[in-house]
Amino acid sequence: MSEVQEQDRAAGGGPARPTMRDALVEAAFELFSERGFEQTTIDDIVSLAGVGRRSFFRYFPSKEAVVFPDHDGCLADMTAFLAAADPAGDPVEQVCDAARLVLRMYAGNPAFSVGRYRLTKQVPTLRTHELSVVWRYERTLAGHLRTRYAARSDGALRADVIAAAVVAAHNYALRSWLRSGGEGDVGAAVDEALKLVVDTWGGGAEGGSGAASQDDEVVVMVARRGTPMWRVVQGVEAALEG
Amino acid sequence: MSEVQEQDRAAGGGPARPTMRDALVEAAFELFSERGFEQTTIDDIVSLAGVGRRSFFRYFPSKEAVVFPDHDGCLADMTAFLAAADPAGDPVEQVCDAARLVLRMYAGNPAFSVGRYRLTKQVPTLRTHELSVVWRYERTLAGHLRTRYAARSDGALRADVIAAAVVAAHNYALRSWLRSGGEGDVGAAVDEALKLVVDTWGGGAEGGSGAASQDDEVVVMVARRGTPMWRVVQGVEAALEG
DNA sequence: CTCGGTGTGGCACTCAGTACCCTCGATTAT
DNA sequence: ATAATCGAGGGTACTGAGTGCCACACCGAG
Repeated sequence: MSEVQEQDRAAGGGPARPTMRDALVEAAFELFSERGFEQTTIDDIVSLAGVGRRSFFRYFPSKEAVVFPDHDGCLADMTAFLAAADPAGDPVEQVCDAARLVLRMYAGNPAFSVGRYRLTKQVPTLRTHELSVVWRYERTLAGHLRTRYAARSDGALRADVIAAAVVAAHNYALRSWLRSGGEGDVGAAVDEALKLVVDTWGGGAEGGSGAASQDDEVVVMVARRGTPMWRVVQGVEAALEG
Repeated sequence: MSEVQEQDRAAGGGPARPTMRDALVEAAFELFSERGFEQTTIDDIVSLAGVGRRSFFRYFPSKEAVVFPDHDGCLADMTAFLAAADPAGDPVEQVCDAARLVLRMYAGNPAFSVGRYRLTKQVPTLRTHELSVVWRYERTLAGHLRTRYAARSDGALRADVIAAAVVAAHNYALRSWLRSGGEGDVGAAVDEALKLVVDTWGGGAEGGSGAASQDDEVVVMVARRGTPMWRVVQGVEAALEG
């Protein structure tokens, strides 16, 4: 029922992880699904997987971590993606694309993702652990935005708020999809949710990169028709502050 | 169905008897500060506080919970505050005011708050626990916004995004203040940070000047028999501190 | 063959958290 | 007054997560 695939990292050819990790994840999910998280001990998992108890903690730092086996790699992907992002591009669009990386991981394994969702929904310990996972993503996004907004006086605050908004929008669409059991187009749902964030915080979603590219003296401000005046002023201020 | 009604708190000027709960918090912080969180065991805490080990878990569900002894009451305050909010008012302003309730709690005990901040900053377990605390606030704010935005097609998404933005802005200002060791005016800093959120999201409905005056002073605490003591204490604290 | 590095299993230990039972003191019914 | 009840706290023993340490097996290099 629960199948785990190890996707290759973008960072070079990590060839064929030892199957023991996958065996542990599979065994854990089988037991968690049929018996519950708290009712399953580490000994149950390792005996089903046919490995030693000590080996479990070589691959996972805690019992909760086995439920989120792919997020460490995804966080590394996100970090690499943002590090390679165009300095002249719209940073809000960039962090949205970074969030879509996480979405792709969920969408790549719908059955696994839905099973994990049902589990985390009803186990407080797992919900807490998921929060810390999401927190790392959010801090990564915020860190990227902070570097791009370094010139602004309110750059750090703005970065934190936008990162939180992006994560909230992403999770809103993702959770709706997970709650539905994996039906429908998640990508479109997330795009629509993120559109709300980009439209309000981004540099002008449709048409152009509203915020000025920061490599020369020419400042171009693009705003949609009907944009409130205060937002226009904000954009101009942002461009001039740089 | 039996009920337990708690009505205590002598009217005299004394701070009542030093309750066991407070003694545990004090002993825990003393040891955590001088020895570290992981290096302190429950036995150390209870022996310093002069109580039995079993009593610790009567008041706190976990070792981490003793570091955040006031948040349960504050969450109850926030819930009550939002439940009494004017339906015609700007919901964004209302959740900002609700966030200011949390701020007031931090600002009320600067030394304690700063000490806790330094502790949570360097203990992963506490950071995770804090995330779940913050998450409950955020979900409360989002729940309030969802009811007020029920008419909108994107109401739920909007509620989640705004709640996340409010929490992020609040925490940004709060953490700056905590990092500085409790210097300066937190209230003003939070007001300025929240202004960014209100300016972009607020202004839903202009309306009544109702300042939700709650004149009733009668508070009744009802708990089922067998309720853990820490839960009862939190409820009573929440009621008395309002 | 030995040597060192690595991955693994086994054992014992600490400690958080829980279940169960005991004592003590205060209140109340008989 | 005595017994019964009840709630608060203490004590003991247990489960299970997570760690440290060591032994063993494999494997490429010398």
